[in-house]
Amino acid sequence: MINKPIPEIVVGRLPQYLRSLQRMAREGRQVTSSQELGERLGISAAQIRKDLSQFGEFGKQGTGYNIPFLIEQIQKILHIHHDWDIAVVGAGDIGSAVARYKGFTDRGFMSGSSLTTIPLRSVRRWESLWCTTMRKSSKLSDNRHPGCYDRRTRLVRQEVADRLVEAGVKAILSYAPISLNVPQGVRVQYIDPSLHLQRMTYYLC
Amino acid sequence: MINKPIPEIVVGRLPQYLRSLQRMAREGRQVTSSQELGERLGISAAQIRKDLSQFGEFGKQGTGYNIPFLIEQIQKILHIHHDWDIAVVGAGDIGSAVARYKGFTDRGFMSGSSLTTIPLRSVRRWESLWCTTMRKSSKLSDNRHPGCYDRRTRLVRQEVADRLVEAGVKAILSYAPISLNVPQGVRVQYIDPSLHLQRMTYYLC
DNA sequence: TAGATTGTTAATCGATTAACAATC
DNA sequence: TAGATTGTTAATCGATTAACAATC
Repeated sequence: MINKPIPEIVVGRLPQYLRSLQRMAREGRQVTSSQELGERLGISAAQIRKDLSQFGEFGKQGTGYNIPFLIEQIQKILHIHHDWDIAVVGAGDIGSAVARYKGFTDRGFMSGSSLTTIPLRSVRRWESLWCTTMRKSSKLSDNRHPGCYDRRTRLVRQEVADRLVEAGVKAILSYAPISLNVPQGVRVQYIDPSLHLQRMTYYLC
Repeated sequence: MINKPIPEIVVGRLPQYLRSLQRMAREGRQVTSSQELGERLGISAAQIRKDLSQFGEFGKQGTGYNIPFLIEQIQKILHIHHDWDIAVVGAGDIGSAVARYKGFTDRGFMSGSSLTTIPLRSVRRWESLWCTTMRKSSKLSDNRHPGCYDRRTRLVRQEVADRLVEAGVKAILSYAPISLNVPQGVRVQYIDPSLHLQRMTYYLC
């Protein structure tokens, strides 16, 4: 029997579940149901149960889900039961804002000294970037660099990505409005506010 | 015969097509094909043709798509053939970075004076916010506020959203990690970097 | 026991792809 | 005409929902 891979769309919903559950926990709640969670998120209860059941049996019939327990389970599934290091590439407006962002705490990233900031000036001296990234990574928890951010012209950005990949970075979150080419096994996610806005203007007149 | 509404997922891809086309145009290209566009975006050619055909016939058999023409058409579909005003709510790290962001230019937003920045201090005096938003909006192009950004505690953020809705804002792009409740007819999109990162850590070990 | 809610199956719904006639 | 690529249809694939036995 072959284990089917979990659909990406399911994996993508887990962080949303987690965020809601963490808020409930902060509100002092102990248990919830697929129905309540669904209402908070605008997702059907059936879908939440289906999604969770792909990873195990986390609930109790008649009772629902224990919130702290489910949080822990989802954190393990997402591999964020320990913190990941982040290198923020670029120290301009966006890079600086991200580096100062408080929202990573308790969400699997950047506790204490695990944040590296690399100004673009030094990024452009390739060897130096390479060294910086590697050194930091072995100092902290080897090979862990889920996030990286960058802006600038297209060519530079692709080259930055190339160097990061060479340095062992396995996941890149890019704020730059271009599609990066990365080898198999490296993950990229994009954040482009214009794209979000344009998705909404369609419905406005 | 009833016009089926366009699936949201299709609308969501149009901005991606547009971004690629605009890059091609900047590279001096005149025509492209669904195949080339698909390769650039990692989307099948069939899907691109299917998506575009929902809105009209923009291509020529044997030739492909005229890039400037297709750009114009997609801009019209997305209602970004003219610029929209934006109010950036919050003048902290993120708000400031967004207000200085150069990436909105040529993408339908914030040309010249159409950007309003509202520091959170004044947002919290509700009447004052309400007045500010309305005044600015009538000064510029009435009732057009596709984007708005905000951070802070949960309650404040929901109240900010409420006031913006009252003031006639029809679309909100929120950088805050909470789900906003808005009435029917108001669009909300979210940007939460932690969610993107968590989506990737699942695949890392 | 009665009430509630899970995990799971089967049915439905929707999105993607393959294929090809039309035509530039 | 020959080659290429569209727009569209039908077939495939995958995701969501409804329903319910299991069980707390």
